[in-house]
Amino acid sequence: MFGARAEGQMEAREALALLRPMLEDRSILKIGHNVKYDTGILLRHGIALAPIDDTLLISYALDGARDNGLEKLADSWLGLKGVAITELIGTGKAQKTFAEVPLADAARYAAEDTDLTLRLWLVLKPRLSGENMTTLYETEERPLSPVLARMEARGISVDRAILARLTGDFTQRAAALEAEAHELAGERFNLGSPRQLGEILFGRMGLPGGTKTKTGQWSTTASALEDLAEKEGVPLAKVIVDWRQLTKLIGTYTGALPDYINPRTGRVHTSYNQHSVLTGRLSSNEPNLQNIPVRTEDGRKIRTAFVSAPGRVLISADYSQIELRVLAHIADIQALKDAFEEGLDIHAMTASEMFGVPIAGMPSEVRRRAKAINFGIIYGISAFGLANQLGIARSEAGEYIKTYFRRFPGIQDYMAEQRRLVKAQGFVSTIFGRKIAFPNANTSHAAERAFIERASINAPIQGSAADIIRRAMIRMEPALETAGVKADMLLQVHDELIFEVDAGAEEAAMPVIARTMEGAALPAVNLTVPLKVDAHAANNWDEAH
DNA sequence: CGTGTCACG
DNA sequence: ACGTACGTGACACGG
Repeated sequence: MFGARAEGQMEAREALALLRPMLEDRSILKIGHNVKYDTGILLRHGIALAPIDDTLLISYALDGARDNGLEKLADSWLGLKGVAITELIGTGKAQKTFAEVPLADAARYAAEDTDLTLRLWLVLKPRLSGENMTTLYETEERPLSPVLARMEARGISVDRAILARLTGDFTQRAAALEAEAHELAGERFNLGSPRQLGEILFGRMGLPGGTKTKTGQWSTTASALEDLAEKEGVPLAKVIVDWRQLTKLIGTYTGALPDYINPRTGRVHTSYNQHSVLTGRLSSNEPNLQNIPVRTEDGRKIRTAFVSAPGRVLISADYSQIELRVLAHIADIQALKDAFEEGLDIHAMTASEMFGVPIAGMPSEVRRRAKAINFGIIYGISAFGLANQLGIARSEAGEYIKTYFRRFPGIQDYMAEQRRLVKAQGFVSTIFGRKIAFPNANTSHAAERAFIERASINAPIQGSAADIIRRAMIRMEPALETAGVKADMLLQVHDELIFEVDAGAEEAAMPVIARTMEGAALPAVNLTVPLKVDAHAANNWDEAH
């Protein structure tokens, strides 16, 4: 609330000077709803707010990723139907600053926001201890919020000139592909319209093998188009795939990112959402910096535009195979744990165990299949999904799964246990006690139930890994400080942290970062498998990764 | 504003 | 007989 006022008021400086002693006095009880917002604004005015109770995060710890907005919670917990305080200031992109709304509206908003937050806190706070969620909230949610606020405030430097050059290159190539597509199709059409494309391929050209989406449209996904290109020798299909990739890169990245460069800081500042993912992961938006391309050569070029400030370098530190390690721990699979202990290539080891092929000289296709199976296990495997992924028959995929379960019976036990738990209690848990709710676990709708079963197999794995990196982030600043290393944490991408340090400090920083990440489960959980972090330094994200 | 598609872990 | 690989966010299309 103070933050919002400070942002909008002409006399913000004086107001903040008055408020500062109170804001910084730890003996005064302070609470808020979506505190990261206020923390961020106060940060811009040089006021560091200690971690304080946040009814948004309390609600997330208790009830997960539902609508945890103040108005919705006021309705659910205070019985205040139809409270609509945000209409006074707008929401999202239409949100106004306090300077733009009449004083009476601002005052009413401030009063209602404050009143509702306090009343909500009085209801929600006791539920934490009642439901054994105090530790999770106090060790993972509340302290992470100011860490994220600082990362958002720091932003990352993005090189406009590199993006402009890439936009030019991609645009030229896309234009050439578009002309080629019109030539091959024998007519001009909008390549960006899946409906028009499907009609041309499966309607007018009468190509076989088309499948329909749930709304009856022809499906034109990349995998469908690649099938057409390979099995039917349709050159148009490949052209479309390439055109789509280039226009995707332009539209979402090279063309769009410059608009996010803040004119005051010259950097790009994402926002992290701490309460929107049901497994406990973060999400990133405006812009999303958790889905910057990496898998293709052209895509990777975009990462070269994420650069260190002059005189500084970027460090990327990422957990190696964290989800498979977490699975090995939770399901207690000795063979997997041994493999990680010995530093083996885990996919090759899986292939070797399943197919009896020695790791030395293993054909890449054999390893590729084992890798797909390992991913499938994490996702709550189905023969259909695995068959789809590998382009093999469902029966063959089913055989692979049977073989895998025979070799690693503990995995099957783990899966059965999560299915049982979700039906018995309506939630499953991470190793740190985060609950992931599935209220419809006992639905009579078979497909939905199967979906929930797969999700509840995945959730403890994905969620425990998310908990681990959150714990690492919370400890990172004190750890660096203790070690006497100045390093700024900028980004989180699920299993990776990106830092900026003064050139020359990287060799000191990297071991501190890696050891902090590797030890992040302790002391709450003593993992029975080692965590491994790889760290690299360079002047841009592509080379650091 | 829902749908399809595709970028990431 | 179902109808699916887990979790997100952004963009273009087209009603």
